[in-house]
Formats: sequence, C-alpha cells, structure tokens
Amino acid sequence: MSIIRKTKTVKLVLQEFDKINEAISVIELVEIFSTKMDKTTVYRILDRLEESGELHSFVDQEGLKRYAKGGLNRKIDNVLESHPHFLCEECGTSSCLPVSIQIPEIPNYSIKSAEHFLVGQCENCIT
Amino acid sequence: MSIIRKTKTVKLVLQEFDKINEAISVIELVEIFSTKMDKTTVYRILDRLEESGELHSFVDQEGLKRYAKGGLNRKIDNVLESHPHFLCEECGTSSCLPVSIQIPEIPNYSIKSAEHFLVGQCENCIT
DNA sequence: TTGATTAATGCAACTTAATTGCAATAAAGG
DNA sequence: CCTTTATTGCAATTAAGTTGCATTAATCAA
Repeated sequence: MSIIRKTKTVKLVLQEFDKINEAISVIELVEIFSTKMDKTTVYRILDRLEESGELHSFVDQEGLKRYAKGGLNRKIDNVLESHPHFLCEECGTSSCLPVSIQIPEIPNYSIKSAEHFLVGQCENCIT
Repeated sequence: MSIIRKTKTVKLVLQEFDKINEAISVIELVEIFSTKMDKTTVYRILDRLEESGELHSFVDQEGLKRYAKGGLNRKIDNVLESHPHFLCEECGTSSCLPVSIQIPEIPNYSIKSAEHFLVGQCENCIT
C-alpha cells in the first residue's frame, strides 16, 4: 500500500499541497486537475498519500472529504493529540488550527480518535 | 417554517426517537420506515423536526447524516455549549455524550459553532 | 360537522460524490 | 533495454440526497 511510484500526477498533487496551506476538498482538487488527470486518479492518489502519512483527511459538515498536509491524531508521549479543523463561513477556506483540544475523561468509555470541526470567521474575515 | 402538522408519519418518526436514545443515520431511518413512508418523506420530516428544534443533526466521519434528540450548540449564559458525538467502533452505535468540550480561544478567530466526533469503545463494549 | 386552504406526501426522475473493473500505460530495478 | 507490476484513463455503477409535481390529508373557520 502507501505511495510507491513518483509519477507525474503524484508530483502535481504534492506540488499543489506545497503551494496551498489549506484543507482542500476532493472536488476542488478534481477541478484543479481536470485538464491534467482523471478524477479517479485524483481519488486514488489522495488515498495513497493518506496511507503513507503525507496527508490526512476528514469529512466536513457538508459531507465533503477534505485533505490537508501531515498526519492527524498523532500520539505524543502516549497522549492523543488532535487538532481542530476550521471553516470560515465568510471566505469559505478551510484550515487546520494549531491548537490542541482537550478531550475530557468519559467514565467507561475508551476514546481512540477525535475529530473537531469549528465554523466561524478567520483572521482575514473577522471584523 | 418548522413542523406544522402532526401527521401520522411525523408521529411515527417521533415515536422512534422516543424509543431509541441514539444518533440514527438517515439511511437507517429510511430503512426502518421503508414500509411506512417514502424516503423523501423521511428526509423532509427530519428537516422540519430539526428546524423546530426537536432534533439536531450532524455528519459523521463517513459523511452520513445523523439525527439525535434535542438541540445542539445552545448558548447558555452567552457561552457556546456543545456536546460531542460518539461512535462505538465495536457495536456501531452512535450517541451524544453528556460532557462539555472546551474550545480554546483562538487569536483573531471567531468561533460560531463546533462539532466534535469521537470514536472508540462504548460502556457496553469496553473490555 | 363541513368545506376550503394549503401543508405534507408519494413517486419518478435527477444530481453529485465516490467507487469499481479492466485494458492500456509507464515507473523502477536488474 | 527489458521485464514486472503499480498506476492511469475511461466508462459504467453505486449510493446519499434533492427536486418537481400531482394527489392527499391536517387544520381551522363558519
């Protein structure tokens, strides 16, 4: 599994994520690369990049899959570390927020992973 | 708009939510009521029950819409109060957890709403 | 209780994100 | 350069959710 071959299309996708520091939806990516590769290829490359740990994905409030650089839910010192994803309702950009969210202890429950989705106004759009 | 008429189908849906204390996906509900009403009707009743505040909805990690009793993101004393949604990876049941999650202050960001999705093992499945 | 108003429903068709099968293509290694 | 097989493109398919419209049935005033 994971990414094995550095094909032209894989390089294009990686370049795009180097340029943009946002969480991009798959449909945006399909649109961006519409002249360069088939949508099936986009889906499959994203799959592989996620499995190799170069990207991570989540599903936003509208049910759309989004990808962003790096991994999610890393365990640091045996503590689950997860960052929230943010959507600006003004400009529509989505991003990973560099803060850590505390998950309270829940009696008799074991929490393996956490996903946080915040909606509001980003630093560019706040009045 | 909200719910206006207490039709037979609306009563059936409300009964179901009275029985079950979980966050149920729309496709499950469509299946449950497959002999009682059309799937379009299920979708529309859920819409109305959400607008009237009797249910709240969220999209889970798989992109499926789920509904549960009550409202979400109530403002209590002007503080955003939101509970996490939980999915048990063993038995597959989803529920609202009665704990409050603190959203840290994020400089230059304004947070309007928050969605938390936890995955792990519930009290029945924990070993 | 009846009748008029219009919300609610059922059905069929449609939209859109995502997946699958398969033959053709092109990385990677020897 | 040649072989192996991962990767791609294309077409078809799946599945969640939506829409338009004619029909049905709550609701309420008379």
